[in-house]
Amino acid sequence: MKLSTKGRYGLRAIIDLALNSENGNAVCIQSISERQNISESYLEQLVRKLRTEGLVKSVRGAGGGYELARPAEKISVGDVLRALEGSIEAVSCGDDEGCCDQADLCVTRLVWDRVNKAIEGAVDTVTIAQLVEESRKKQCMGKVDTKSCAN
Amino acid sequence: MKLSTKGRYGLRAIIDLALNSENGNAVCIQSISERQNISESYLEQLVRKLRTEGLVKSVRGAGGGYELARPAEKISVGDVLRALEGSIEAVSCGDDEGCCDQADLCVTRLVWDRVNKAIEGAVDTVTIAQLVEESRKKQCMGKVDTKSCAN
DNA sequence: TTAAACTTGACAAAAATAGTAGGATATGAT
DNA sequence: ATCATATCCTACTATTTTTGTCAAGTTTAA
Repeated sequence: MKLSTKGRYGLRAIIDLALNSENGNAVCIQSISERQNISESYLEQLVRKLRTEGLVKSVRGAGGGYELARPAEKISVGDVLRALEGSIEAVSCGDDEGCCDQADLCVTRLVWDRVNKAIEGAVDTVTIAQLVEESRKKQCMGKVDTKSCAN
Repeated sequence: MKLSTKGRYGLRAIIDLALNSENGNAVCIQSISERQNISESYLEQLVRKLRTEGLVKSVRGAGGGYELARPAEKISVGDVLRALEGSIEAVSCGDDEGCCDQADLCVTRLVWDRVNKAIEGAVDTVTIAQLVEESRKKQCMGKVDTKSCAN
């Protein structure tokens, strides 16, 4: 059970975005790509998804780029991961398509619900703003070289 | 981020095993396979892993099968998932091989640690014994047909 | 001795992941 | 105007992981 690079890179990207667009300017893919050492093409794919999910907005044309669609305090890590991964559930016991007809008799479901809730609790209570602040304190992202970080 | 069938089937298998081996008799793969609707070959692979990880023990020869290596109260869901999935971490920020040289400067790590701890907390506090008891109450596994359940 | 059951290793189809490539479109600056 | 810069979009591909299957062997109770 591993979070894919979509979620891992995407979180780094949006933190980078928040850190570097404070004075109202849009941040372009290329600059994020260089700071975070993620290929432009792939990053584009991820940021585009963040846009269609309403987390960032784009400014087209020369001098354009991306900026947060709403204040960093209003964007949780869960929002970002769900936008990129589709769902962050470890096991989906969907009510659809006859899966789990015996739902009320299934004990493993008790476990999966528990796990899913634990994960959601963990990611929904951390905002991008908190991470940006933490990052400032540590002078990490966008300042120190993070090329060696795989996550 | 999805738990694979290894973990999902494996948990069902070990619960089935616990349910059906109470009177000291070993439970054979074939019977689990039939009750849980998982192919014998695949199940064999999973149960073998559970054995090498010390969660179940095998009884060879005719009339043999598998039984729990220790009381169901002493086996947590986390034990089972770790045995089968290797690691249940959503993101591994291993200290190995130069990954995360900037570990102390990396803010995303704060998130991943949080998520990993949440997951572990969820799976390590539920035992197979609890699920077996719950199952008895619901008369679910091993009694009611669970073929339709994908998890 | 024989059949039931475990043991092991090799193999393979299918799905998901992790990207690439290339062109179209929009827009600010010269 | 047109050019440079940037987003936007579709399609494609290589790699890895998942999800099994298969066949040949070993062990042991009856």
